[in-house]
Amino acid sequence: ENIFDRSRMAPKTPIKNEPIDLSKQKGCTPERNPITPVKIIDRPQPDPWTPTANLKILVSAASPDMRDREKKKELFRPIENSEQSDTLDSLQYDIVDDSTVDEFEKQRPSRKQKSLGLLCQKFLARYPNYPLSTEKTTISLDEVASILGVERRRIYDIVNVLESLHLVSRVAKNQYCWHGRHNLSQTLKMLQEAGELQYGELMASQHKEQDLEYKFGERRKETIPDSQDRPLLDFSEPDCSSASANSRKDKSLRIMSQKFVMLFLVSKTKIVTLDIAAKILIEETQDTVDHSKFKTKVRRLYDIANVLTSLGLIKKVHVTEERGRKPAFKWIGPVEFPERTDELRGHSPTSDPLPGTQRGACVQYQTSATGKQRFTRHTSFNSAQPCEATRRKVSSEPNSPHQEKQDENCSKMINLAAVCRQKIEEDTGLNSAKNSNITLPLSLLPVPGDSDFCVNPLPQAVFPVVQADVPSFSLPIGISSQASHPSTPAASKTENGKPTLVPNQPFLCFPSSSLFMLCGGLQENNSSELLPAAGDLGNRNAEAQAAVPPTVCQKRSSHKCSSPSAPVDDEEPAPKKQTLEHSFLPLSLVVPKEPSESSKAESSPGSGCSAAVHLEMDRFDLASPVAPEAASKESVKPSDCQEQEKQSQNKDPHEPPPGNERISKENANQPFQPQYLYVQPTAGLSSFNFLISANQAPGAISLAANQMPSLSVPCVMVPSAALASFPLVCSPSFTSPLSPAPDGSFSAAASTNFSMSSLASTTPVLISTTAVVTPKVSPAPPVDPQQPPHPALHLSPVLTRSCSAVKLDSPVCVGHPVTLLKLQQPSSAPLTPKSIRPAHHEAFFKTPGSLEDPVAWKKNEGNQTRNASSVQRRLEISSTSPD
DNA sequence: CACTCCCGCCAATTA
DNA sequence: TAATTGGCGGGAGTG
Repeated sequence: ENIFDRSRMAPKTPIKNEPIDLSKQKGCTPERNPITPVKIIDRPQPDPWTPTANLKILVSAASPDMRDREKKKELFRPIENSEQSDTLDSLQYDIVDDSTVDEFEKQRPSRKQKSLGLLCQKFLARYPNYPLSTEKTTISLDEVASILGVERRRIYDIVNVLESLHLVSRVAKNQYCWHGRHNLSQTLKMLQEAGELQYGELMASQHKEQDLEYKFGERRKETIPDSQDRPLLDFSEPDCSSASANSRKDKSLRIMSQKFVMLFLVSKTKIVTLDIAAKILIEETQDTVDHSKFKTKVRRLYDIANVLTSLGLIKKVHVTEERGRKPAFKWIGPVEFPERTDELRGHSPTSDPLPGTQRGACVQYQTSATGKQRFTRHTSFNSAQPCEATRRKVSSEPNSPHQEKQDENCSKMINLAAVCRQKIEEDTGLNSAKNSNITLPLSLLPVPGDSDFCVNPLPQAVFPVVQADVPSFSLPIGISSQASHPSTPAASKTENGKPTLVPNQPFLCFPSSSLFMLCGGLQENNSSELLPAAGDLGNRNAEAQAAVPPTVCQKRSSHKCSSPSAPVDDEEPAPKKQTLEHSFLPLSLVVPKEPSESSKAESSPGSGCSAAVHLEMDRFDLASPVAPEAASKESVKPSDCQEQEKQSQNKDPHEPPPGNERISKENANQPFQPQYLYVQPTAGLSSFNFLISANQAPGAISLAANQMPSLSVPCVMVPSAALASFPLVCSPSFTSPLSPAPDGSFSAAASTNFSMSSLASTTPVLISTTAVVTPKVSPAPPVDPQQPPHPALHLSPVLTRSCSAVKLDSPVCVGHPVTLLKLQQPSSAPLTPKSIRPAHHEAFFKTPGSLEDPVAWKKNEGNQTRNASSVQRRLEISSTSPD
């Protein structure tokens, strides 16, 4: 069609048509003869599908026009006719065409032919529904836009919706990665769970609601102001930082899309009318429900609906209510999500032996959580995808365990409405305004990203560490616990084994450099205590803050915590920078930004993964889960890792890993949890960064008791490059947080703790490089400016020194929910200097690339530092080379 | 006239 | 500063 237009247009009014692009030109030179093509095209466009070939041709043909078009636009327009010589040049062709075309011209494309739905079909036709995992398909926006003959803006509409379902993920600027529908059921499941939580509750409670519904409907607007909204989905984006996050409008289309899908999944009838959906989705605005707003929302819903229709997930129907017939859409996609889903939350089937704890915890969590909380999680959905790093994503929460059905039927919508209301009410309370961040998180989890990512599992792992039962992972646990809800389960599943696991994997590896992470862990058990708290965001914040001292909150908090209200702490500024970014993540890890280099290095070795990993991580933010999945998927390697993990996990595996994601979320939710510190490396210095979690300590405080598990380890590390010298630090548990304190002690303690106690208690550990440490220490605080450093952190200073002596093992990190890493200690002896061996372990952790050689790390080091920040969002793909 | 929703301006973000 | 993203709403096509 477009083509036609163009052709036609070109001559005459060039304008519209194509505007765009020119850019694409891919091949075309202006010169080429263009023209003719038109005809070819002419066919009616029957299917959208027709292959691109035609399109391309057209495009090419058009392209010249396009270019001209600008000129023409202006010029011609007036002239309109073309003939004029003026622009001959450009015209030439056109003219010619015109003649030819003229007739055609007439045909107009008809609005329908240009519909977003059709365009989306064309778009989808270009990619396989179930691409091989191995292949990654990257989508270039410019290219697609030109091929399809539309403006880029339209592509964004499509991609944003697809991204919300994880069919694609953003990899870098202008580049998206096609994942296909492999993860679709998982994503839907997540959305369903998230939807149930959010909406479900409400609904459940009120079932009835029809009444409400009606009311709702009637009033719709009025009532609702929704103040808030919870975010249904929200995604919090991670990155965004908390801070701004809200503001960013961005997400809206993505978020709205997720919410919209949630409504279908939650509703019994599977039919959602546009107006109800619009009302529900409006929330954001708090009140203000202007009519105009409503209108706008509806417009957007049509956009989304067109894409979903193209995906075959919904179809248009009309519901006639008393009042009349209203446009509505019916869900025709899958309703049940087998697989993994279940597990997610719940039980983990497989694996988790212990999970009980975790799980249990999780569950509880969930429960509680569900209720209200939403945490924001940052995870991203996207995360799932590996690729990206994008920011975007959100995650949702999952959870919901069962679903029951709620009721009835039809009314679901109604219910929804009711729910909404409730929520609103609630929200109001809850949220504060900002929340935005908060929102929910849906996380996605697992998505694996397919190939993109790579997680790395640790390969070798060693984790040895702890043997303790506590597994190192504990961390994750902690996390997990939090996470619990949804995530956990998921994790577990994954864990189970299989490869799947991978995805879940708890760990992440980072490449070197810069990363760090931390997690807070917390107890596994649910820490009920905590958790509860967590539940409320608000609480969280408060609590978190309180509990945690400053540290905690900081960055991470930002996301989460902050979201609620206080985000503040977070870093404000900092965040931006790299660290921040990471920070936000809740737990997970952070990735360095830049990995590029490092990553590369890493990647190579490791596998390509590393890079990917990073990315993933980023994206996920912590969501780790995702990453893991991704990894898994990808995975080949993963498997190994997985295994390893498993082993390691065994101990704790459960939770963490998979769950992690969720956990993370939870964490997020919960305020406490995560606290991390981040240490940045200085630039040059070190290579490491770390994060520490404050939480834990706090946790310890809080959690500690309960918690248990141990696992929790909070920390992670990463080495940066070089390994060599890294100091590490650990904090002992914190029971006394302080303890760590001083240097001297520090070391000792540290070491000791390290392994054990820390784990057990959850102490946070820190590791850093020396350099880092030192400096950082102080600095660290800076990171969070606001808060004072936490005790644990405090350590650092001390550590520093000591650290130096010591080396950590590897720097690995773990993420969040992740994973942890182990550190190893060389343990105990912290001090020992380098002698320790660092190497291997390190490698381990390292990540991919690193694995291989240390050297690389070193290299990276330098780089690493620098990179960091940027990363987040976009990654480039550099890394993974391997792939 | 109501329903759809294309189109593209332009602000927010990024690079 | 330039480019990329994406919110948003006017207003046109359809029935």
